[in-house]
Amino acid sequence: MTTRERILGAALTLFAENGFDRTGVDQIAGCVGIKGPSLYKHFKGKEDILNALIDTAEARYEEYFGSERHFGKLPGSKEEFVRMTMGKVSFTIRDPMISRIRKLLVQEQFRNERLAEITTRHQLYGIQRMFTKIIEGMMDEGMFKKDDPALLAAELTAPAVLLISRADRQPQCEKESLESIERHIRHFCDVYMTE
Amino acid sequence: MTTRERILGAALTLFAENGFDRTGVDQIAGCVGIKGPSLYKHFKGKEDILNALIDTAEARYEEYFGSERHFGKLPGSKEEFVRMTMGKVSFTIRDPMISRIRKLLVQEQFRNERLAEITTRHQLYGIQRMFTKIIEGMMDEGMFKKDDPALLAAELTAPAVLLISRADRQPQCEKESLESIERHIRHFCDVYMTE
DNA sequence: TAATAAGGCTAACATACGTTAGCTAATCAT
DNA sequence: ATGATTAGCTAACGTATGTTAGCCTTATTA
Repeated sequence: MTTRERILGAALTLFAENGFDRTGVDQIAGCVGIKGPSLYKHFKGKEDILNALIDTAEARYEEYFGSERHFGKLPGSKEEFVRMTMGKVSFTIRDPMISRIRKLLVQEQFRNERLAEITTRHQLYGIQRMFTKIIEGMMDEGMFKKDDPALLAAELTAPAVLLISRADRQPQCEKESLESIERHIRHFCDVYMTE
Repeated sequence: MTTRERILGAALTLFAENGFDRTGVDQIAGCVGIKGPSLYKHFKGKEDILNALIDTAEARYEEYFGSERHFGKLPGSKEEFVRMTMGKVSFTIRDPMISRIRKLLVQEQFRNERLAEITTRHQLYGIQRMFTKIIEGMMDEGMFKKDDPALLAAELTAPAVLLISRADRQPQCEKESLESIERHIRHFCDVYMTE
């Protein structure tokens, strides 16, 4: 791993945990095993590190939600749908990089327009668009009652997003949050799926 | 209005807009028409101002969600339910104090345990508990199909909360967000209300 | 082999910012 | 009236922090 990448990794971790403003340049450098001023061989400044992080977050986002091949094949039953959805949720909560990006964005969303926009895309449209496709597909196969797939996706994902945020800030409630999410998903299936 | 209160008002506005760390003590004082060091006649330090703000936020919360008299009388029809709900949403978005507290919390939620907990209470349980009561009441009167009122409340409020957050960080999208919320609420009614 | 570039270091700077000390004017209770 | 408290001010301090300058070593390349 190049030094630049290790800097980005350390910065992401620290920014997510303590916020951009309360993370010192020396602190980031320390995690990488170099001194503060050496960072400036790799970045123009602290803000530049943040921007680079956001760039990679954008790339991550595109890679994950841009193509459809990551959706896997459509679930064939109610139980399978629950399992798949919970799988995505657990992954999203636990993947270190994704969870750090989430924490970073939520704290810095008011810093500038770009961050605001990206936060919206991640928090609101990312998962939702993904599930719109999935539900649409399952609707075509008659597994969901006819309805607006985008609306259903929103109703499926919104409570999950809130509970994931909650787990981010109160990790001791992760289990409880996951249970709430599963309860919600099952209820969602009972209401909107056929048979 | 006492100076202390004016300080709190200015601090809330600035913290909400720029975050705690990027708000200077002199800046707060300037808004009140005094000099930075004079703040220390009223508060022990900058952090103390934040804590006092959180205290009043807590009081606000209790006052608003603690008693049930603020719910008003139960809506008598689908249309009335939509109107009431949208009314509460618009109020929540536009009331300056509430919207500032929301922005403050969302930015500082990782600062300490107390802020994390309060953020959860505001973002997750506040409105939800309120609507649990309302839906429960309407269920008793046969206006909602029999179901778990808390789950329904979560499904009603979660998308709204996300869209309100979105309007907070992208005020230029307020109208669009409100429309999405109304669409969601109407869909919710179609699914869960009787007739 | 010589020259150059990369990437690390130390020293130092600039400055912004939270906070304290100490003075003064005004208000208020005795 | 007078002593005390309140609440403002200026000056100054201390420190943390982002950044720059300049040096040195190592690796690459002509």
